[in-house]
This record gives sequence, structure tokens and C-alpha cells, in this order.
Amino acid sequence: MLRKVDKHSGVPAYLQIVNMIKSEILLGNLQKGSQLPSIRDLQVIFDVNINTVIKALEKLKNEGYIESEQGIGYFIKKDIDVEEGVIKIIRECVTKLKNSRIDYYTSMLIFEEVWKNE
Amino acid sequence: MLRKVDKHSGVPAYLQIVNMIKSEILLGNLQKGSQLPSIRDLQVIFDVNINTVIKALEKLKNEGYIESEQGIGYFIKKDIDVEEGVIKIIRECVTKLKNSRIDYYTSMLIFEEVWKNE
DNA sequence: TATACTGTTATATAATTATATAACACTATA
DNA sequence: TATAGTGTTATATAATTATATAACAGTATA
Repeated sequence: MLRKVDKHSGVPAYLQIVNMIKSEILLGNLQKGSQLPSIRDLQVIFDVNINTVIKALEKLKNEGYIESEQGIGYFIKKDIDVEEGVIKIIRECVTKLKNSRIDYYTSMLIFEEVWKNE
Repeated sequence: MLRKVDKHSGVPAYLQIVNMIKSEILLGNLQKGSQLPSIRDLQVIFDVNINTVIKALEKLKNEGYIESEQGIGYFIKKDIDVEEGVIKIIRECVTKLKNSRIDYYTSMLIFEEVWKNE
């Protein structure tokens, strides 16, 4: 689920963290209302500096995905809606693509370009 | 096709340029053997500094997508294979997703997470 | 040959991102 | 109350990314 940041991808680490947590919430793997691991645990999980974790969590807070309580922890907000139909469509697409042996990175590139141009 | 870089996306501009050109090649919108616009034209198209364009083109050159000729220009290599089946699958997926009103960014997040976890 | 295009290389500066490190404040609990 | 866990704030430094700018070198053509 939550995994190390890819330090060679070119995408800033704090953004990778934001994206990872956000999508886990949307996929329902991180449940609404539940508590995230502590900042210092996340620092180990993502393999980054504590300030980088904080920067990511601040962004998620500003975007309304999580909230924090001083001295207690970070919690996933309860008013986020998860789109089941959409997830099914994407799962099917990914399955087909993996069978065709295209790699992840190339699929994403084509996906992006098709989306933005058509 | 080739469009301005998104300076607020967090993704380095030179990488956005690399991705854009790479996927246009894979989609067949930039034909094999054809010449790219000049560096100074690309600078205007992408709205970045000339050094940023050069950095992107150097990367594409290293990855074998394009080649350059001093005083003449940049050309798309001829030995790149475009995956037609894959493109069809992705086009269908994008069409469905757009009908369900999910936004691009969220789809990409879910796409990434599904791909990497399943 | 002169000119106007190409790509190439270089330097200096600024902004962004990431790290290391420390200290402070709140909460729960032994 | 003492302690160990939370989040929060701050400072200094380094690496990466992007800009502005200039100069140089190869190619095609009038």
C-alpha cells in the first residue's frame, strides 16, 4: 500500500506521498475516519526526511483529505466520496494492458496524451 | 499536440517536455524520421527557457527516441515501434472515464495505484 | 561570401525541493 | 507527575531545476 518514494522518478517526493495517500483513500484502502501512521513512522515508510512528510500532509490537509489533532495524530476525513464505477473501469483497463506487456510508464504517457487531446 | 508546460503541476518542466514528445511519437502523431521544430521554436511552444528545452531533448536522445544533426535539427528515430492494440485499449478506457465525469488527475492517481498494487 | 537559419556550450543567478537537526507543545498513560 | 508518544515550528545547508544571457559552430542558400 504505502511504499518507498521513487527518488529517481523526477517527481518531487512530497508529491509522490500526496498522490499515494490520496489514491489509497479513493480506492478505499485507507478507511474514512481511520488514523494514519505517525509522522515519524511515515518518514521510515516513505524513506524521506520528516519535513518532506510534513509538507505532504500539510498539502493533503489543505485539500481536505485529512485532518490533524495536536498530540494525537492525522485522520482521514469522513466526507470523501469514492467512485466505485470508475475504479472498476480502471481495473479492467490495467488488466488488459498488463496482458499486452506494455510497461507502466509508457501506458501512463499514452493515457495522459489521449486524455488531453481527445 | 505539443503544448505549454504546466508550471504548477510540480513535475519538472523538462520532464513534461520529454513525456509529451515521447507519447506523441508512440501515438504516431509525430512521424518517424520527421524533423522536430527548432529548439528556439520549441522554447516558444513549451514556454520555457532554451536550456530547459535542450535538457529535455538530450534526455530523449539518450533514450533513443530522437537524434540531432549539428546545424540542421532534431529528428525522430525510425526504429521505434508503436503499439496499436494498446492505444485502442487506452482510448476506450479514457472515453468511459470521461463519461463518468471523473477528472484527469484523480483517474491517473487511481490508475497508478491499481497498476502498482495488483 | 554573407546571412540566416540550425545545434552546442557555458556562466551566473534564482527558485524549488530535500535533508539534517533541534526544540517546543499537546495528549495519554503508567 | 514523569514519560513516551503524538504534531508543530524553525534554522541551516545541499541538490536539483529553471532562468537569463552570451557566445560559438555547423548548414543551407541567396
